[in-house]
Amino acid sequence: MTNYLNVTNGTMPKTFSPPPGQDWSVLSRTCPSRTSLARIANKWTAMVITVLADGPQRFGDLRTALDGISGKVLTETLRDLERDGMLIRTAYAEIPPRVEYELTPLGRTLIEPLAVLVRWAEQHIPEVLAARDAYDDR
Amino acid sequence: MTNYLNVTNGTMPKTFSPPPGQDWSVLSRTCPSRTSLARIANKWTAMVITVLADGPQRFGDLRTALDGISGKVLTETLRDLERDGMLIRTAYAEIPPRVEYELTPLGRTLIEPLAVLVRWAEQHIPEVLAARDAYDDR
DNA sequence: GGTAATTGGTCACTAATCGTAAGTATTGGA
DNA sequence: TCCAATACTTACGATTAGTGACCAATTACC
Repeated sequence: MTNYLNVTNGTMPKTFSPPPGQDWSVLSRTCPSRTSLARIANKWTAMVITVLADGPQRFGDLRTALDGISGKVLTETLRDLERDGMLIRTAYAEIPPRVEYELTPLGRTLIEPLAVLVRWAEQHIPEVLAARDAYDDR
Repeated sequence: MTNYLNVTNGTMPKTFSPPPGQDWSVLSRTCPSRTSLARIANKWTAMVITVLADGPQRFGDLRTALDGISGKVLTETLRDLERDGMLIRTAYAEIPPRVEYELTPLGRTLIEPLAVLVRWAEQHIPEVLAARDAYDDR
């Protein structure tokens, strides 16, 4: 198996460039990729991006589609994704306000990887539930 | 684009079986798959599973490999993954104690999906950092 | 004219989760 | 005797998630 993670690399320079001959690794505490991993490996991120895969959506649409998310958390999630270049926020100067969110090309590269996780969660419910019951019974 | 998420499905019965003719959806607040998604779409889960992809590892090995994780958080992450059937914990009755963690077949099905996320984070550092700088500058 | 509805938020607050630093148990070895 | 080693616990503080109230500005309705 390919060693994507450079498991043997324990140190990291203070400046933000990879060590010579090595790539960044999320396993290094100070690597910027760890922040990115934390952002994309996140349930709300996965849900937002998968919903936005169908095209631009308004704030209220997202809030309805994501059944149970609070306005505050949705706002924060969207702002973080916008900041990291994964979506664009477009506010129209209308009353009542209208704001649309749309994936960028960078954001679209996450659709399929995150859809895989979503499908995994949906398809392995019986196995996970069974394992959980077995664990709790002992 | 395939509608993996049954976006139109807003309701969910109290009993835990899918509505007739429909599959579970992580978008439904009460769907068990949402709990699973929260577990697997998680930075520590992604890192633990990707490290365990190389074979069984001891607690201390994982802690070293995951540079920066605390013992408590590693313990909790491992216990949750064990409970959901993704890894097996084997404790040897020795002094000092030795405990090994190994992926189950179910856990191994997550290696590749999570490795994709890890690679995404590592490969898109420049784009993300640039987007972040641009956002913060306006 | 007065009042409610609409939309995309913000604010203050509480609850839950994450993370840190220290401690525990056991035994072999200096 | 005291320390090292290992895999946790526990107590605590910090960060994050979630809730409910409120807001601005216009249109629709009575």
